[in-house]
Amino acid sequence: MTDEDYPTDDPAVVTCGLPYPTGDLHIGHLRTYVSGDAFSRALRKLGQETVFVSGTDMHGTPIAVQAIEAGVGPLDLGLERHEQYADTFEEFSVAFDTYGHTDEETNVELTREFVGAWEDNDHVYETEIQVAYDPDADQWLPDRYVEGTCPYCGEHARGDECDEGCQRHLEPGEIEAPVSTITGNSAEYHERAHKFLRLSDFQEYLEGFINRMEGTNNAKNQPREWIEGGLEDFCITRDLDWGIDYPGEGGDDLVLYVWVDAPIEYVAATKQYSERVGTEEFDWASVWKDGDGEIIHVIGRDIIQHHTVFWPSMLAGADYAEPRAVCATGFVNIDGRGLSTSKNRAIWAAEYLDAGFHPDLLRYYLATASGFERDVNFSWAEFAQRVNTELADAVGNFAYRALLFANRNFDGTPQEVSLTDDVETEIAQAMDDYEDALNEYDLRTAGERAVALARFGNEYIQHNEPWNLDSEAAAPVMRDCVQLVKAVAVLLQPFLPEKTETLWAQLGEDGRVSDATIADCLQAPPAEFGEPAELFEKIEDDRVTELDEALAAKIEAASSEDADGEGMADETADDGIELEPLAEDDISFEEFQALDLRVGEVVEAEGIEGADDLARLEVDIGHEVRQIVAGIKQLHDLDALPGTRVVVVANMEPSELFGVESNGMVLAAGEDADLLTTHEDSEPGTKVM
RNA sequence: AGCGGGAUGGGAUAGCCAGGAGAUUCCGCCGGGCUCAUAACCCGGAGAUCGGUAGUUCAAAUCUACCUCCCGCUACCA
Repeated sequence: MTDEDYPTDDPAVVTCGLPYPTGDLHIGHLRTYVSGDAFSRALRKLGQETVFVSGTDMHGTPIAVQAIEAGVGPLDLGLERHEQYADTFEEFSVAFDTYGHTDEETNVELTREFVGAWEDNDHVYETEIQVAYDPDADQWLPDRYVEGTCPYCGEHARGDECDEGCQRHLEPGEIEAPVSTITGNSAEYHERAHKFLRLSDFQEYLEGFINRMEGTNNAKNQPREWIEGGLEDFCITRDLDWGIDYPGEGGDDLVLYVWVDAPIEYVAATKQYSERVGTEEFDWASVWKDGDGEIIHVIGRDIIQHHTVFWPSMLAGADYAEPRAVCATGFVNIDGRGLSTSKNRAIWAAEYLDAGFHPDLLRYYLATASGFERDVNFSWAEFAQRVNTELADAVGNFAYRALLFANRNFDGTPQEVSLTDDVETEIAQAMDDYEDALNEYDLRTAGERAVALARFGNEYIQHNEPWNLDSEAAAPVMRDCVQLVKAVAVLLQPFLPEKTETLWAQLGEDGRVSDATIADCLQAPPAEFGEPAELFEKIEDDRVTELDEALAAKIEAASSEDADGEGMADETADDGIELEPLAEDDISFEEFQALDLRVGEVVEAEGIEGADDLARLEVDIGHEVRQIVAGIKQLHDLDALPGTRVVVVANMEPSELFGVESNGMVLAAGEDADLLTTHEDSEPGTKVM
């Protein structure tokens, strides 16, 4: 690795985070893959030798669980999606040099080598932990094989995360009341030996690494809290059939955690590329082992820690080279709200293509809508506007009018005139800016600069009015214009690989614009070319309305299918607060009576130190004064509370919050915790019916 | 609450890290021009005291402190 500007003398390896094959790809995924693809193509434009790789992440419990549900083997399920992803990438011109998967032999071998190296370097230890076990199925229950209650929030939780409640990551053994997802029976916790990678060995290394790593700000800053706060060791094994066996003794029923073999696929895919083209042509080991290369990871911002903490440690522990940059793309929102696959608030890759739009249009939108790491909003209206004004009006129209005029009047590029100094300077400036932007990992600016050159072209042709000049006077103007078109084609190629290939052909160029480098921007265009065709079609307003309606309809359809009221925090601008849906299940009077509701009077209220929301209340409920913790610290003036009548659930089971015991629950409405009270003079302790 | 990331004309963005003429670009809007071109393109104009407050400085969008509001991650609203 170097810290020199791109292009460097060593090859670059650009990777994209591995897609996990649990569902279809949507525009959120595409943003990352398109960005990685455009960036790697752009590096090549600068003359940097670049290899672009990724693969499907085949292992792990979610796939194993899904496979059981679907009644197929995990490998078959994974492979089916793997093919599907490969096809989708091809459709969107996301052109990996190798797109492999983690169950291939190359990855399996390399993964074992990594683990072996960690053991040789004494970074691995074994310890006993509590693991869920299904006695009926006679099977261990890692991650998603077990469901139960989250020990932190009490919500239903699946395996390694509390996905319905507090979203917290759960370590093995933490989940309460564990139930096997295989048999539905209660699970037991048994002691079990597992392997850990000692991350604390890499503490100092990571502190240095995070300061020299390049890429987006979110990737450079987010891991600091973890690294500087001290690292917990990383459990690298699971009790599972589906995965890569832990090498060595006793490895028959322990497999490696999916996050071990997944990033190693970056190396494996590079190695496969090397084997395909020959190590003379490209040597994977010199990049990954000797460090003679620039490793650049393009990922979604949800897996920053994995790439800036776990992965560099894994590499360092096996004496591999470290990444030069981690670029984490932001998320894609739809119409200003978060994308949600469960609510079908998403644009699926297939859906976009079915709508009949060229893949390049979406590529351009996603790669240049905003800075790399910033979240991007997608709406059909915005999409149409950018396609119309930037691609059709600026780029397409300039290319078309310039080439058409040149073709009609000169049969191509006017000869025996040379490029004007001003235009040459303008193009050279664009090339410089483009290169600078890429060195900042700034695709947006690079793309914008190319479009700006097309705008310059429009101004230039307009000012010079070649249509009002005789042939001799028009020749230099058109010579300049054709050159500008060529430069635009070259610079935009990473974003619009197919459209610019078409334009390249219109220019009469023999080869492919994908093989052109930035220097070709100033090389003379062919003397002859035919009549051009329009590159981009505009998207009409009616079409946008239609697409918006279709999108709204499918979101509506999905929400009426499962009205579980999730995500009620969304705000609506027009009619105030969104109400939670009414409960569907009736309860009996007896069930209601199980609640012992009482009138209480607050006698004392104080904030709990260190907690923002929690307050400790002393509430008189007739028989006694109870200590109750309530999350109202910021929502009420605590000093004014004493004397206030409230309604209390008196038979709530005791709980400890922030070290303070709570013996009941104070009823309050909504997010503002509007306290329930009485309107007459009911004495404390009066039963509420 | 802690840690990150934001808050710049109607919308979207740049500049701020290396403080200096009331601020970039795109879209939208108003007026004009032109016709080679996809009713495109070109020119001109209106419009922001750069989230708030207080500082540092001859000078702050740009530095410092505090605060408010959004978005992530982490975390205690029983």
